[in-house]
Amino acid sequence: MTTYTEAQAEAISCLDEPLQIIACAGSGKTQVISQRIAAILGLPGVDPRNVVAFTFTEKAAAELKERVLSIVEREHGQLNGLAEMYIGTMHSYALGLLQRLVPDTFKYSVLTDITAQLLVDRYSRKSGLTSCPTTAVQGTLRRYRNSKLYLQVASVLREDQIDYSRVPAGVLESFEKYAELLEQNAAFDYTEIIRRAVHYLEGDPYEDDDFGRVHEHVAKDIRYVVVDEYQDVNPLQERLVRGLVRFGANLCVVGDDDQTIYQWRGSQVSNIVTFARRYADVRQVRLDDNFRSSIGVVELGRSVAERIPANARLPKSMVAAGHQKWERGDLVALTMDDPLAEATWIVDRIVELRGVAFQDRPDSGPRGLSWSDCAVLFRSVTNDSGPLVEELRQRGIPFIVKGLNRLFDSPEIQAVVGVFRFMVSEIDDGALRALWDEAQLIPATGDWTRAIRVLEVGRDFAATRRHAVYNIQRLYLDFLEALDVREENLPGAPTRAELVFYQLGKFSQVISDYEQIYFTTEPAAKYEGFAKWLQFQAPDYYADADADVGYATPDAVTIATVHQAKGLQWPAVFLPAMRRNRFPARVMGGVSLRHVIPDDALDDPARYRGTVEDETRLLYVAVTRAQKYLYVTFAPIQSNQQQRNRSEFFDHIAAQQWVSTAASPVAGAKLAPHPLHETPQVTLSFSELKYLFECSYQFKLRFLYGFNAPIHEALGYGKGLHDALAEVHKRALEGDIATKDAAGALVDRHMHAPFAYPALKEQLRASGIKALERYFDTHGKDITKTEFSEKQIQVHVAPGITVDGRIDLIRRLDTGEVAIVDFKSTERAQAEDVTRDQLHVYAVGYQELTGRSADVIEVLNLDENGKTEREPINDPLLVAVRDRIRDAGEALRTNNLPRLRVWDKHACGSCDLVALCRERPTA
DNA sequence: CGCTGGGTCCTTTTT
DNA sequence: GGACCCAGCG
Repeated sequence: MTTYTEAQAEAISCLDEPLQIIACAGSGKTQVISQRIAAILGLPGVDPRNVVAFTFTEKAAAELKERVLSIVEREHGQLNGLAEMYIGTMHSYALGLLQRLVPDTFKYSVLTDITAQLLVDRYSRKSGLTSCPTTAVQGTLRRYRNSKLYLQVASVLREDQIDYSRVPAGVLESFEKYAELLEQNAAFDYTEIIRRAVHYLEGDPYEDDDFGRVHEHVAKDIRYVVVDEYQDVNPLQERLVRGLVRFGANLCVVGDDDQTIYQWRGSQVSNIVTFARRYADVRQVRLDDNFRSSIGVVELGRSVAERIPANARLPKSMVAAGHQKWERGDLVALTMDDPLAEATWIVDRIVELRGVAFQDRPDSGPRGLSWSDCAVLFRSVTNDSGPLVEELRQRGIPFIVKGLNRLFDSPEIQAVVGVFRFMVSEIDDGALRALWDEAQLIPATGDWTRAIRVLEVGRDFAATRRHAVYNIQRLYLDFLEALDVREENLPGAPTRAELVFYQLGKFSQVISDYEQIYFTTEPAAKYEGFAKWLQFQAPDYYADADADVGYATPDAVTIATVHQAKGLQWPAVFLPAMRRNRFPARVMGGVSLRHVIPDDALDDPARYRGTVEDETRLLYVAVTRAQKYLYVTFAPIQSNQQQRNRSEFFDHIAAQQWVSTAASPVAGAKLAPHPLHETPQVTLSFSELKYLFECSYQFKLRFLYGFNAPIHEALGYGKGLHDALAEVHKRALEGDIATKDAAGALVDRHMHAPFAYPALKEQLRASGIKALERYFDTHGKDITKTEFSEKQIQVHVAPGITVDGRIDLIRRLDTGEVAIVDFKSTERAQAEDVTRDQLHVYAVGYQELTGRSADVIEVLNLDENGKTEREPINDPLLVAVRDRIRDAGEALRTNNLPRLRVWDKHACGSCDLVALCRERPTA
């Protein structure tokens, strides 16, 4: 049982006033939030669905959720309905809200940075890109060159507080076009997800049904809102929060203004600083106690934070409250001759630290430090980590670099890119072969001639083959198959094969991204464009392709940027490359936001450019990552005129009394190195679980390596039907019973098949209507018996293992029994027991949700000749399914994901990726 | 010591 | 495209 400080306890128990928790680094913030949420759940009359908690990343969400669940299990035992508590990002919350309550947006898909940029470039005129004026000499923005900037403009215009009268009319006209293009494609970019949700939250409930439905939900269901990392909220997100609490829900925001490090992405420090002035009767609780670090680190951190002007900060004073002892020599600031010497010194020190006794918690015994207890934090990993990486590699010390390896720099990906340069006759057979030899990708059994044949047939664009059938992804997989490229066939050690497959899988994602936008382009032009894009655009987008395969965390030195280190901690932290113009970083030149949106249209334009204050906050984050040892080093780069001098930050640190300016050997006893073993969180979505049950290797190919199936032209059909039925049942719950004649309108609203050619579109529409009419004919009378539609479920199987899913429909039968219904729109051959297991997971989820058990499971086939299968829920099977999920989660954690032992008619026969796995049986 | 002009160099990343 | 560095000038 955790004991809390007075301040922590105050924060936990303050449940009925607006609360601002100001949490210094290392103050046990997550634990406090978890405990507070658990306390809310324990209040009489509070349902889990009354709680909404926002985090900034999915990872942080998984962690918070896990902590809340384990506290709840410990303190309240079984609690029903936990699946309906929301803990996650604002984006997924907003999307969920729209897709639950606003039927018109059910069909919308989400564009990533990359696909949004592809869209803007493909429709460079229609998107407004090339007509967008800029004060830079070029006059307007340009295709490819400025599309990223254009997307930033489009985001800022929606996310920030804008004085529109000061934005040039041409810019606004361009933006209108962009918004229209998104609309036409039934797509949201990340900003639009939030903006649209805000639109409904702020709307007048009497204006239309959708506003009314959102209004009612918020007023009735939402009673507690928690916002973590509040310092990183941008003005639009702040409106989302406002919208959620406008009917009196309790708001609690948690954050540390000193750790605002994403200003250039729109977060606004003033938001957290003025919170208490903007909301009435705010209680502020300061968590000043730092339990993480020694007094030396804490005091150093404090001195850094105090460099930030007081009017831009919330008053606070971090104090050391933990058990870590400070000893002279723990904190060191050193100057080296050059980056090479710096790297050598760091690696020497890492080696020296290995085995040094360290105590993680006041009540735990000492252990010997290991590689993974050391982190080297750079302002710019890409530019500065080279010498260190080289040194570590030479000395055989394991390390993980985040963000250094650019996917397209690897010889493997260059070989794959070569395939597409060959497709457009940029290189010949011999040159391609050389690339593949160079990358060592050709298996001993590989038949090069056969593989080339596949490409030659594929690039005969004049052949009257419908290009949609023979698409890029298909070609890629066919080529790999023809060449016999499989994990066990690749030259080299199995670990190398795993890494290569990870890269090949990433490339599959690259294809998917491109084809999602260019699917319907004529083949010749499509391949031409793809080859160009691969060479000129894509390399900049797909930066990170490092060895992050799977969930297992290796014992390795972490090399990361300060940004990536936020929220993490290590016993020993190195802060090298403390050079002027690097850290604090120099402001960048080039055509940027201010050439499109004038400064006076923005509240705080400087934040997009970067200020010394922002960099100081970054330094604060960096320093406070260390628990005990902190080594800050400077080494000039003689060859670079701008990077020869010490950073003012270095001088600040070196001048502090806790910091030594000469290194002494690490004191203390040596033990055997013993890395901290972290249990990785595993959250499986329902569809992931389905694949995991069916074949764990298929799961690995899809979700760990990233291989995607070729896009099917009819994609969207099943989802459209599904969404149409969801609307029918949701309306039924409101007492509005739809009938057969609504089928056409329903299909028109929900069916979005962006990859279908016109005739197929028509055909899909027609068969969609038929399917709905059939549904009304056979099940129309049951529509009134709807209990729930699209019910969120969650199964917490074991610590760290959770399954999330959604049940299509729950209804009462004539017999009074409760049926869980799953709609199927295609008769995808599926092994019988997988379906049954899958449905039993729903049954388990239903049980956790309601505390009751359902009676039967129904699979309702929407296709022609489709029949309903019904089976009673089998209690022993429920137990068995839980065990299976737990085993599956364990298998994931240990990366034990083998293929099926023998060819399975159903699983392998229907697997899109079987070519990467095994030989097809000869008929 | 202050100014000028030519040469040099160019970050961070979640949803 | 523009901030910074530095040599050279008055």
